[in-house]
Amino acid sequence: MAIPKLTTLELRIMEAVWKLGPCSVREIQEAFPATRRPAYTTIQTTVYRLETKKALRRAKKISNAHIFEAVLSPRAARGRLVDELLSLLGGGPSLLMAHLIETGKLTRDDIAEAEEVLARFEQNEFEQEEKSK
Amino acid sequence: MAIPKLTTLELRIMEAVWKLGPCSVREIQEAFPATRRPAYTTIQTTVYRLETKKALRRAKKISNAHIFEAVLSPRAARGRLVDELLSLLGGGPSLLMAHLIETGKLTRDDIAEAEEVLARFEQNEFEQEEKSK
DNA sequence: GCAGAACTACTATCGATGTAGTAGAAACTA
DNA sequence: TAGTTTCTACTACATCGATAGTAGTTCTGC
Repeated sequence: MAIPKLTTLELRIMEAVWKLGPCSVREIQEAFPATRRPAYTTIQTTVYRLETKKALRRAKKISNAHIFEAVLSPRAARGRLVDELLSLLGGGPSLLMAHLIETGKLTRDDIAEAEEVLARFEQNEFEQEEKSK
Repeated sequence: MAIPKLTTLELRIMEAVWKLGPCSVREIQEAFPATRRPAYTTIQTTVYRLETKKALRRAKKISNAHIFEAVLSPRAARGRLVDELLSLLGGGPSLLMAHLIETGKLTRDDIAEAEEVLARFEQNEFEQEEKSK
């Protein structure tokens, strides 16, 4: 199980930990908006499950509370999500792009930005290659 | 409930119906690859659920079998998926694009294509506006 | 018309997920 | 140190989704 599949709540918890850094269950809970804040034990249970999935781990203990830290990186987790979607949409990114455009979510600026990212990325790849020579 | 949320199996079934047009449970089942083909009644149960969700409806009856047809369009269903992902990723499409680029799934060609789609789309929008005058 | 095939409608099960309660230990606090 | 707070560890439970079995009805080929 390379990258674990996360559910919605699990993902929200991971987001909190990524943002806060190593933290306690209580801190995670309080990171949720006051409205729609799950019970303490709901967060706790889900944190435990994330531990089982190796997405979080106990880093240390402060007084009587465990401090959890992320094992899974945001990149990996988000990547998993995107790949999941692509496989559901069947294959390549074109359907995805098309939808984004047609719903106005992808603007000319976004595309320009994408080009830049791609350029930077390719440059980086190139440097990696050079270095490895 | 504007656009129903579909699960993996439900989506696969919808894909089959979109492809086949109005069809029977049996036909849907046979649209699955012989390996990994769920039991007839598994498909049946899920088709019934899709009916409840108003994604499919019984169009007619041929001999003793119901013929189902799609109510939900591929566009709407896929759009729902994409929107879901965007909300999980939090906000705009940039994180999404970045991931696609970094994993090599989005190439220069894809971006060029996106630009074209965008151009066509905008042209279309413009024509709609003109027409409505 | 009857035997077997196909289909429907219903029921059942299992694991995952979201939700949260409880008992008891540990740690502050007055 | 005794009361209160906080946390852990465990348990409970409802819902959903994937899975499929069964009983009974309806066709169909001979």
